[in-house]
Amino acid sequence: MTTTGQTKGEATREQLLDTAEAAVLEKGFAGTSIEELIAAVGITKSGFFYHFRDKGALAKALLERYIAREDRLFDELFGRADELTDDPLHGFLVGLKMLAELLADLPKGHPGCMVAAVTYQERLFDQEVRDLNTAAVLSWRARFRDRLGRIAERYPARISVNLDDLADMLSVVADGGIILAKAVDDREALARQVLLYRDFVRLVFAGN
Amino acid sequence: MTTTGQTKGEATREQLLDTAEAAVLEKGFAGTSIEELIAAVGITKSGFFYHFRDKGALAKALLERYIAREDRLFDELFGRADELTDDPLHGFLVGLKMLAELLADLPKGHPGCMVAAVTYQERLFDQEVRDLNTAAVLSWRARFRDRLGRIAERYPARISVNLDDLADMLSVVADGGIILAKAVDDREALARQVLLYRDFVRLVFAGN
DNA sequence: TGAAAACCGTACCGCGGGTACAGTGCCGCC
DNA sequence: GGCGGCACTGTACCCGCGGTACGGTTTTCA
Repeated sequence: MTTTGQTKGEATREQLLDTAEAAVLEKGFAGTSIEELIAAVGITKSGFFYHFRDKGALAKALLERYIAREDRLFDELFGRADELTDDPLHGFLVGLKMLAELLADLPKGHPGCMVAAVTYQERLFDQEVRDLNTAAVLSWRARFRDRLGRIAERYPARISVNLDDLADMLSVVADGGIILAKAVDDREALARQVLLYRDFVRLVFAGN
Repeated sequence: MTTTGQTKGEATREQLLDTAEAAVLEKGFAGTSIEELIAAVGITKSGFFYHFRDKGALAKALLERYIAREDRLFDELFGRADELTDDPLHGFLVGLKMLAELLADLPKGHPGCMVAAVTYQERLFDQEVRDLNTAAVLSWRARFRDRLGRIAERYPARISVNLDDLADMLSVVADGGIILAKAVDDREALARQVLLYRDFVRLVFAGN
């Protein structure tokens, strides 16, 4: 056992996933070779296939881990925001601000969204992985749609908006913002886009 | 010469680019093999290397053609919108509406943004291609920032917004919307996101 | 009709994904 | 203190793919 409570095998597996995640977000899945992963981690090809049946199993593990982390992040962030206030609008705005600050503080900028990467290479993956991807996006929709529903009850919207679409828009701004930030090499562009989304939500429900 | 005014070589080259574009947007660049392209077009590997020095030259041509097409599309769309009105805000809103309608009418949904694909696989490409990519995003920022500047002169913004960021947000919503639409397999999600961006702009400058 | 454009054929190299084993060191538990 | 299983290693092999290096052939257009 290590200090983090994982077995040696789990630690190696995590190392493989860490290396693979960074590589996939920079070069795509097909552009990431198993050889470079095992070289970075210091094991042999046999060692890799001990942990993952094939490259597809790596993809699935990569996506599952990414989604689980995002879910935990959202739980924490908006959970903390909710503790500060009973007002659903105020809570959401605080959560978005915290999200923007968290993103702005990433020293190297956001490394990339695995869901976006999978979406742009969908034909490389089996149906299971694609379904996982779809389910993740829909779960984020449900999560934020729920908050927006509670907001709309107390603050009637200034304009007619579909709350599902407005919920989706956070994922949209996040994914698009990551691409923008990477493309123009501006680490803080993503955070500023999230704050623009926040402005939009505030304008819609509070009118200022 | 063909009826479209291209030589046979140009026609073959275009076919290669068409096939490659679709494949790259579905499987990524490294996941797209030269072999599948020549099989689809019906030439040999030698034929491919007659048109492109190597795979990198294909990437560059792919991106250049994509950017040129987008530029032409924006010129046409917002040019037509401007002919309908002298009001910069109205013109922009009409252009965005036309854009949304155009996107909603794509029978198979938007096939994907080449700029986003390149951004998510940047390490596969040389500096020239990456620079091309950055320049494209910055040119779209300048294009829409210009329009927003003219709007802001006549319609003072209801809230404080950075016009560069608001201009970027259209690219952001487009790229993010494409990912959303693909991920949840909803062809019209992208158009609805563009309309949400339009709502935001209207709220900021017109307040309704 | 003739030269350039647009290919084709063949042969070859090295890397990478993947399969199929059989073997081995180490670590905890009985 | 030995034994089982976890976490690997080593070796060998197959095929597809990117890429190189030609020389040869057909097709097109001025």
